[in-house]
Amino acid sequence: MPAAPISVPATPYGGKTDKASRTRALILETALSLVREQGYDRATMRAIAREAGVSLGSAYYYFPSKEHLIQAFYARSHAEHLEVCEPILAQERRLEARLLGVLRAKFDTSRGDHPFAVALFRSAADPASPLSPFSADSAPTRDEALELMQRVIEGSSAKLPPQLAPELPMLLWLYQMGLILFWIHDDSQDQARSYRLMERTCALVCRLIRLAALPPLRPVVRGTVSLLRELRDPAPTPAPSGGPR
Amino acid sequence: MPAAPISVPATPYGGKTDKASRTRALILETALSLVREQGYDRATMRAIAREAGVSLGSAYYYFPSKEHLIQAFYARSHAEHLEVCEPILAQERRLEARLLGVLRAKFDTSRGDHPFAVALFRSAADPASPLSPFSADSAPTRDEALELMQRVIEGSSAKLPPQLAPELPMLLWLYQMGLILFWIHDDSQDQARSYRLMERTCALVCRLIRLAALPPLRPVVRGTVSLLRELRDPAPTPAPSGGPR
DNA sequence: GTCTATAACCGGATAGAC
DNA sequence: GTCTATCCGGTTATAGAC
Repeated sequence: MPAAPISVPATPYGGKTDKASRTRALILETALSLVREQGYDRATMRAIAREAGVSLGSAYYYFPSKEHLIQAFYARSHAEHLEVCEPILAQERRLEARLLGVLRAKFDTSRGDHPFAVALFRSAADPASPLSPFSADSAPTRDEALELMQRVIEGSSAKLPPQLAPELPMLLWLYQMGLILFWIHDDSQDQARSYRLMERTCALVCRLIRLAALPPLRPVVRGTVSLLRELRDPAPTPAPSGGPR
Repeated sequence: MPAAPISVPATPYGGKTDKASRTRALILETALSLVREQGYDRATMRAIAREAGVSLGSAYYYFPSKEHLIQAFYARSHAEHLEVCEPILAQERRLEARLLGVLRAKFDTSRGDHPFAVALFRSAADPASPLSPFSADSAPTRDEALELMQRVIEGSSAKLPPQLAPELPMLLWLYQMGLILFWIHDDSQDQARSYRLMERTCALVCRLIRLAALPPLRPVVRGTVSLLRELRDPAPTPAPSGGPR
C-alpha cells in the first residue's frame, strides 16, 4: 500500500503559484485555530483575514465562501480517515472488527474538529447546499465512503446473503451517517456516549447481518433490498395511482 | 373527543390587544405567502414587513427572529397533525394501519410547507438552536410526539415483547424523524418517493416488531433495549476505562 | 404598558481599481 | 492576486406615539 500523503483536494481557487498555495494554507490554518479558539460564529471572515494578515477580499479570493473554508477541513479529515483505515482493513478479517475499526477511526480523526463538524452540518442540512452529503458536489467523497464500506465487507470472512451483499455498503454508510448525526449532537466529554453507541450498535448490526440469512428474516431482507433498488432508480411513478394521496 | 381548535401556541411577543394579535397574524400570513412565492432567502424580513404594511421594527416586535417566524408554522403544523390523527387512532386497531395513518398524516399536513420545512431544518440542524428537535425548548413538542406514538401502540391489537414496549415510542419517533429527514431531501413531485418509502418501511418495521418475539431475535432486542436505557440515563462514565480511546 | 418607526450595527459576500 | 469600498439582509437600539 503506497502511503498517499494526506492532502486537501485542490479546489480551483488559488494555488497556482507557490506563494499562492502558501497564502491559501495560511488562511486555512488561521481559520482552523481561530474557530477552535472562539467558535464558528465568533471567527468572522474579517477576523480570519486580519489574523492571517491578508485583506477580506483576498480571503474570498481563495475561498469562495466561509462554508468552503469549513469544507476544506472536512476534505482533509476525510482523507485522513481513509488513510488511517488502511492498516485496519489490511489486518482484520472479522466483519465486526473491520466495521468497528473504520467507524472508530472516523470518530478519532474527527475528534478535535467537533465544533467544525457542527458548523459544517448546519450548512450540510440544506439539501440545496453543495455541502450536503447527498448533493452532486459531494458525490466523489460519498462514493469513496461507499467504496470503503464495500472493502469492509469484501475483505471480511463473513458470509452474506447474496441478495443483500450489493446493498450493504449503502446501508452501512447510512448507519455511519446516523452515528455521525448522534455525534454532532453529543456534548458528553470527548463524545464518550457516541463511542459507546458506536460499539454497541456495531455489535447489533453485525449480529443482524448474520441473522439475515435465517428463514424468518428472509422476507424482511427481500423487502429491504427491493425498496433500496426502487429508491435508487427513480422509477418514474408508473401510474397516477402510484403517487401519494 | 373535544375538537381543540388549531392554534399557534402563544409566544410572549405581542398579542396582548386585539389589534396586536391581528397584526401578528397578518405578518405570519404575509410571511407564509411570501416564502411560498419566492422561497426562504428571497423572502427577507424587510420584504415581509413591507408587504404586510408594517415597519421592520414592528415585525421584530412580534417575532424575535426570522427563525421564530418559521417556527410558528411548525407549531401550527404540529397541532394540525395531532388533530388529524384523532379519528385515525379512534378507528383503527391494527398496529400497521395506526402507524401508517399517523405517518401519512404527518406528510399530508406538512405538504404545502415543504420549503418551510427545509428552512426550518437548516436551523434545527444546529444542536445549540432552540429549534433542534433534541433541544430543551422542543421538549413539549417532542413529548407530545412521543405520547402520540405511545397511543399508536397502546390502542393497537398487537402483542409486543414486554421488555420492548416501553422503548418502542422512542424508536418509532426516531423512525419518523428519519422519514422526515428523507422527506426534507426529497424533491420528487409531491414528495412521492417519501410516501413510497413510508409505506414500505412501515410494513417492514411492523413485521420486525412482530418478529421481535422470536427466539433468534431475542438477544438483538435485549441489546437494543439495554442500549436505549443506557443512553437515556447519562451513566456518568463508570471508570476512566469506559471512555473512548 | 403597548405598539410602531427610523437609524444604525454587524458580518457574509461582491465589484472593480490597481 | 491583492486591496478598498460597497451591498445586502438579519438583528438591535432607541426614540417616541397611543
